[in-house]
Amino acid sequence: MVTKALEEIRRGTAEIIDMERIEALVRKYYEDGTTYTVKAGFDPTGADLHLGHTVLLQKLRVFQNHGARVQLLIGDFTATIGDPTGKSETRKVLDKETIMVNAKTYQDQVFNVLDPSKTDVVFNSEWLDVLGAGGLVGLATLFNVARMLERDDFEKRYKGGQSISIAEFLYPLLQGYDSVELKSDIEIGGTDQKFNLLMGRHLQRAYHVGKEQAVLMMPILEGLDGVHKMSKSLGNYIGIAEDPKDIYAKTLSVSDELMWRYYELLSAKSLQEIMQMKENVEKGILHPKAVKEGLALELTERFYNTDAAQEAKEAFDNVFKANLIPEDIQEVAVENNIWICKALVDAGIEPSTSQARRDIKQGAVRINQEKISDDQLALSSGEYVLQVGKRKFAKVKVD
RNA sequence: GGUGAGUUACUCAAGCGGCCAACGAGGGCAGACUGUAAAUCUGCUGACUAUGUCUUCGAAGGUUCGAAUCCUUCACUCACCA
Repeated sequence: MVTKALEEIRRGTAEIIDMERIEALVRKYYEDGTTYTVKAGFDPTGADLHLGHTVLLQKLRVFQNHGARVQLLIGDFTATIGDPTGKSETRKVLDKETIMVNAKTYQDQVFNVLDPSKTDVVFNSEWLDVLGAGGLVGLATLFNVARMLERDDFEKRYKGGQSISIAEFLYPLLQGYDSVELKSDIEIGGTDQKFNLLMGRHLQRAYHVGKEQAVLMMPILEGLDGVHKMSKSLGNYIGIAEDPKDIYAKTLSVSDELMWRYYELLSAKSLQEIMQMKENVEKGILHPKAVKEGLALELTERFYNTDAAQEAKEAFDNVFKANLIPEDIQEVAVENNIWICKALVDAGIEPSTSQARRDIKQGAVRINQEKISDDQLALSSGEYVLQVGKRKFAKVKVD
């Protein structure tokens, strides 16, 4: 049992520091039921969770299945600073109100994956608000600038002559201090968080907490573009609260290469199964498209249910395989004799009449499936289905 | 505090008095090819019923027939010195 648990814990991880400790904690749980704590911090900067977050959440869930209480830390205080990780420039500071709203939506979504009965939601403003200047200075004495500058992103910015605010220096310290307050046994995060995670260990030692947290890092999930990390600000994400159809369609649009990565980090399928599929695809027995459909179905199903996933698949196939028009497109009423470009803008599928003209010229616009080339066209009364490119549709009703 | 360099579209980055709605690259959108994949090729990429007009090159003023380009002030960024 313990061996199996550890195997599950190890799956897909990028790096584990102090695996012995994790092993001991799990073993103890299976011996006498003693639980332990796993901390994971979330910065409530963007309101919606996406698949990138679920990589961590799923790992937390695995821990919960093996005796862990999860300390879900909402970094409401630290969000006012902004995590400098991976940023090449000073981050914008959020106001408290937005942060609280975001934090609330986070919690609503998190329990799609986590077991609420084994989760403690904590806010770090609870102790950081009262830390005070004295406490902060005390904390700051425990680390020095040279080591802080060792951090990759700081170093780059420093050498590249870009600004680093003092507040950003404080960020890792404060995140580490959270681990002191929470007395976490284990903390998990993305590989980009390594520095911050290790800070937790460092500070737990400095404050004599009596233990040093083990650290487990998950790889960063690439976004839809396959290059940058999945993030809301880059717009290359699949949100878990998105419409089933969107989850399905977006998953299907990732490249074949990236698909394997998603399988490894997101699928519940065993690694052996995945390897088998990969082999079959290479041999030409299995079509990559079919494999990708499987992934899209699995993901859609996870956040909704089997029926919704099937429905999403059917809707997708109708539109793109059979070239049918989607059923649930929005309908807009417009005045008679409307200029086609204006109609496209009103229907919300073109941003401007200028853009509409260009697209018409390029043959990207269709009315009732028919390609048009006249950008001076006026619509007389009736109902039309307008289409721009492959995926933007609107129905307009002309009086 | 002093000295110097800089701030151009989504990002990077040219332009240094008219030929500038602004080179180039990336990104994005669209077309061809496909599996709405990737790769590749091509076109487009400020707005406006448009061979024209309007608004854009950190902000505000000024010089000029004419300014992204010159001058003044302000804001911000960076470097070196203190």
